[in-house]
Amino acid sequence: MNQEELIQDTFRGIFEAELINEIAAAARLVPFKEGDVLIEIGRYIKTMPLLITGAIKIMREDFDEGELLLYFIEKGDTCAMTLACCAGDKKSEIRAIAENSGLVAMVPVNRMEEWMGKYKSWRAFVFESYNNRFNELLSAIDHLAFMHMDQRLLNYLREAAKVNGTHVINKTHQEIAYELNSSRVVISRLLKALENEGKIKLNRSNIELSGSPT
DNA sequence: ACATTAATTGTGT
DNA sequence: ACACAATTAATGT
Repeated sequence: MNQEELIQDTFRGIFEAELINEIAAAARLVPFKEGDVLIEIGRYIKTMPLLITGAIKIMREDFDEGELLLYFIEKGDTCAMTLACCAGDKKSEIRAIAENSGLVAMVPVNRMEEWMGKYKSWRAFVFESYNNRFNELLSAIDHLAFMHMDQRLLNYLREAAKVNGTHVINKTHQEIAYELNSSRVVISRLLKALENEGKIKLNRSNIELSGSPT
């Protein structure tokens, strides 16, 4: 598929045709692979990413050492942080890391401002995107504040499975612990407990979710 | 094919 | 949290 078809495929039904053409004309497609850092904390943001394929995880860095996963973004989403940063010319407060390989369309911010005035569907998209992120943030906070680690872990596994479109998660206990800002031993024990409950199956370097898709 | 090392996971204190 | 054992994968000889 060429660039235009990809963009049309992703945003058909969200934007009017005219806007999609403008996006296709202005966007620069950037492929990424798992582990790539797309946005680093403290960096200024000059282009806005629209996700075409793949998934990206949004991480927050903790006070001293350690990270915390806030949420994933998927196809058709954008990073709400970018929107805020662009408007205020501020540094990024978050880090974006590719969860798996995929493709983003990078759009210059000045175009985005122009579209804000020009297209209703774009405004709606931006607002809805904000709303989604806000809700995900709220639920992330709920998890942190009210859930125990075993529930957070299960929740994390399901999210990870969802964005990867599979029930097999190729992560080590270490990596998972890092993203949940916990220690490896705790994760190992909880994973084993989950395995005993029959909710997951443990192999080396990958974890199988049992149960319903999505 | 074998030994060595590193990485990953399991367990006890 | 720490230490260490056990298992598996990776690499060199």
